[in-house]
Amino acid sequence: MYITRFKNTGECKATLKQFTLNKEERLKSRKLMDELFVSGKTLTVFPFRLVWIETKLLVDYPAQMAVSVSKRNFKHAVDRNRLKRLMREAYRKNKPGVYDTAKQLNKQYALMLIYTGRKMVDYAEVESKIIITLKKFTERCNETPA
RNA sequence: UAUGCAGGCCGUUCUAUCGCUUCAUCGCAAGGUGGGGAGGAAAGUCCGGACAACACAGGGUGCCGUACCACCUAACGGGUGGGCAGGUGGCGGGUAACUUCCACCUGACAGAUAGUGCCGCAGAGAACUAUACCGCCAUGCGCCCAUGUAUGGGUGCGAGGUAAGGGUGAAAACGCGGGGUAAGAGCCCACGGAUGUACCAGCAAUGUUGCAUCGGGUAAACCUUACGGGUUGAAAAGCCAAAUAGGUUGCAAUUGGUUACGUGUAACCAGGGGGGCGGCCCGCUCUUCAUUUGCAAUGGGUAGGCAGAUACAGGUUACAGGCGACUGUAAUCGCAGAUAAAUGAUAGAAUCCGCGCUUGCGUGGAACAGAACCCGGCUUACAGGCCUGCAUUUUUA
RNA sequence: CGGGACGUAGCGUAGCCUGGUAUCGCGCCAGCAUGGGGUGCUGGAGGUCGGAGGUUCAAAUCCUCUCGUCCCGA
Repeated sequence: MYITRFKNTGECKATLKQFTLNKEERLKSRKLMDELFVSGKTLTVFPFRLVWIETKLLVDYPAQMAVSVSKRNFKHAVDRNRLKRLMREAYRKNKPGVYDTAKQLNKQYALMLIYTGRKMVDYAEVESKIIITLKKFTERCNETPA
């Protein structure tokens, strides 16, 4: 849906670059993640939980994200990989809102998406719930500018 | 053609758009272009190797593992071929039990005749050749009966022989038939079985035949024999190395505490080492240290990076050797390399399967399952499909 | 990635090494005692010993494979 909208505006080539998710946009630092779990803020939209923290990143992007699926809830590696891929895909397509908010506030964030459900779901449901989650996240960021 | 058994192979495909990762290339850069991107089990982690670090004269013992024989292999607990045992099926033979032959499957398949242990309950007895329960057979003594008058029968007590029969049990001291005997017993014989041994055949396991012997089971109980194993695993081992803290060294500055006030000065008190005066102690005096700060150097080393780590017991094809596992030669190919961890999402079409209506539409679904140092096996999971061999049945030629 | 332990009645456990009978406590059911309940006493039921295969006359126990749970190392 985003694709068609931006195509209509006429600035196709430049705006399409928004929907990327390369190495530098993924959270990879073990130290940051430890900090995230110790002092991060949480927000839950079933079946997801978003943990975030405002911090200084070593890259230019306004946010880095990671995904996680518990081995306890999904025994097979195939299922865990599939859920993580779906979550990454949904974030990739819906992250411009997050980036805009972060740029306006001149902040950088580390995010982690955790799947807390116990059942497999399809992509449509994952994307709809991720949109809600990210919308709530941006609202919370605007509420607490300090 | 169908069924069964055995073996092998495949295990969704294509297009478009948006993404991820890696390599090459172009570019000052932003980025562009092109190529590669999960499996037969990637799984379980049950074995074996490669590689690495540490240890190591040699021998014995212990511990762990393996176990018919030969071969293959880098190696193996894997594989191939053979032997033996058991099972299934088939054509025959036979009244039947059973069985020649053929095919397939299964086998932790060394040793119980080296030793120790165990074998509940039942049973007389559960292991060095048996404490005889019922029974069978003689026999001593007593009593009773019969008569042909020295024997027979019955019965009680005693002392023997006997493993044929009954009974117990999962299992009873080779099986079975005959001879033999008082009754019996491999005591003897025929057939069969087991063990040892000799000759022959075979590389060997083993087999044929002869001779000797007849000793229950259990080694997935201890054990014996033979062979093998040094230990630890990519979190091994190595290289580069930011920031911060701390270590060491050098240089410079700074003694510490208490009291007073104007908060950096003054006064008072006090420790260790060294030097000087002095023969020595005390004492006097000088200096330094402990402490803190700054700068510089340095080694260890964290985050992170490099590398280990993807071209090798490699794949494919052809030829040759071998019954086969496999090996040799030649040609050809380059076939994932992530690291909080890529290989995905959406739309459309095809293929297959299920359901509904009904003969082409609708709808749902696409087995098991995701590389993490690599390789060779084993084991386990798996929708559906294809191929080969063997056996049987039916039909056709 | 590597290493280790455990699955037994509704719950918690013993038995496994050294193979033949599955133990104990709580809970459950019935009876007695009480006007009734609790407490107490007596009796009883309830077990594929996680699953499959093997060794053995005989397996919860021994061996192999497998499923699940938990723990440890980094």
